[in-house]
Amino acid sequence: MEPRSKEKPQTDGTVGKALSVLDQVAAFERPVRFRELLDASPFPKATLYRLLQTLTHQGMLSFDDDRQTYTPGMRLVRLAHTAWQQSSLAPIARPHVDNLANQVREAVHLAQLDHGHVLFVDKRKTTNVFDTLAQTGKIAPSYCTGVGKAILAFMPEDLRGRALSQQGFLKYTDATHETAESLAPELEEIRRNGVAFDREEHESGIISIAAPILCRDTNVIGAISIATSTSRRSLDELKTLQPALLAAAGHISAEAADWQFPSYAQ
Amino acid sequence: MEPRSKEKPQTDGTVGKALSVLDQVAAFERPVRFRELLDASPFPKATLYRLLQTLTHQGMLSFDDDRQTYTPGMRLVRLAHTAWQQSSLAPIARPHVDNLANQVREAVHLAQLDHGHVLFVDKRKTTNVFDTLAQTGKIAPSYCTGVGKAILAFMPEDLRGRALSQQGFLKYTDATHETAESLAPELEEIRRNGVAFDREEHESGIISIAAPILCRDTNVIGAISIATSTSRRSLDELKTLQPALLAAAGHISAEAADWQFPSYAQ
DNA sequence: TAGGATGGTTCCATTATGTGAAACTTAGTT
DNA sequence: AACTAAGTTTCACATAATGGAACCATCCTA
Repeated sequence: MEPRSKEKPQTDGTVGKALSVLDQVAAFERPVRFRELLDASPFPKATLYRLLQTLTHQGMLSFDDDRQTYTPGMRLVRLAHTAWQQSSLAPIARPHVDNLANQVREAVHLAQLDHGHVLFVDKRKTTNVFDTLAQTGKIAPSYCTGVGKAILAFMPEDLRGRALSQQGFLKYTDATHETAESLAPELEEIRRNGVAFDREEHESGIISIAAPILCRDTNVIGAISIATSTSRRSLDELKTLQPALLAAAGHISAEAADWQFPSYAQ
Repeated sequence: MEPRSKEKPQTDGTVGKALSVLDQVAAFERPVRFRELLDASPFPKATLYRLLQTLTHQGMLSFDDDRQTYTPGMRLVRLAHTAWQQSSLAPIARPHVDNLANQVREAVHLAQLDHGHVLFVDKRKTTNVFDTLAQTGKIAPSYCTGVGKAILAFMPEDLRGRALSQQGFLKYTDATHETAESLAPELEEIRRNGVAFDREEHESGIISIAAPILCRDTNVIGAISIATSTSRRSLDELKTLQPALLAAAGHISAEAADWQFPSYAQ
């Protein structure tokens, strides 16, 4: 589904391999058999087998003896809370996200950047009539999402260049940007306006308005967006929510002032 | 120590070491410097350094250049979330936990077993006047907690034996069981009654009533408890909440019917 | 500003660890 | 029984991890 399949050049060391296997298992989002993993794995049978053994032994994976399937293990679950609590904006932003969601009665997304992709770290769904692809813990491309563009626009030049070079520029919909060049003027505009719009660029029928979350007015550390479906609201209507969005972003920024400078992970 | 008849050599591979470093960083629950880690690490300087480099490079840790500190990385946040979503009872149980908490107006804990210990995977705090040690993502001994005993009681014989052998039987309070033998009759009683009580065995002043969450009436996959302080409620009062507790446990069980059989991780 | 801590980074010879083709062992079909 | 595919183990080999020591860069303090 996602263009995550590009490549895995990151083969540094055994640890790297093991982690890529971990990712692979997690990506299935369901119990997975050895063979399924093997078929999609760059590693030879024996190697994959040993890596799985190690990870299972370490509690990062758990193996179901009866069904012979692997799933993420309890040790990861244990790490989950600390990681979340410590390294995401979510705990800080939570009340403001809640607040905004109640105020505007639309879906609210909170995201951060991870290896050039957008990582949704929190989400509020206020209605059940539609749902977006954005799910907490999921990643999405940054060049065609509101939050992604908001972050890109406010990143320092050099990092933005690197992030852009990591984009796949797949054409999800008619509105999707296909090159970094076509995106550039829009990023410029976003910088001027302080907000980014997703005009059905990732999912047709889904639009959003997004604002960057800045740390001490200089570094983007994430973005927050209000997303809705075209059947509920128009882009112009979304624009009217801009003040509320910016207020929320501002509050989060203020509280995140002593947030550690983000490394934008690679 | 334990009678290590045919036990694993704690040090399995580079991956194991890397993961232990990951745990160590996470355990700090705050940005941590190299030196702090080194001081508490079994690894020599150069080795620890390299492991940290690898993990950082892999996105499992993130390094703050300015402050020279390590924190859990975005990749871990991402993985952790899928693990949580997929391998914990939390997402299934959430509405029922909410419900129970609102109903009884006391703290509600949801836990699973991990290497003989209790792992709290969710929690509701309804009051601020007291707080328990139980925190989401944290582990606690199983021999002296309500949820722990509820799980132990309903585990198959052999697994229970193994789990019990992993208990430290530290005497946290006057009421704490000190041996597997003194615990046995109580487990028997728990099996008869369907609920377990924590009579200030882990923390003095904290009591709880816990029920196992069974998968298709046979396998325990976790436990749910109502915890309170002795200053708020008596054990007898807690008993009156038993129906509500069992109802919640029942609902969760029903929804988890197709939950994969847990391996109780070792 | 020289002297000396201390935290952090790199080198590199040594060897432990991981590697993967192939052989082997189930478990499932026809 | 004969066949097939999944899963597991073996083992000679090569790579990748190891860690002591040297090195670098700050920040003190005299």
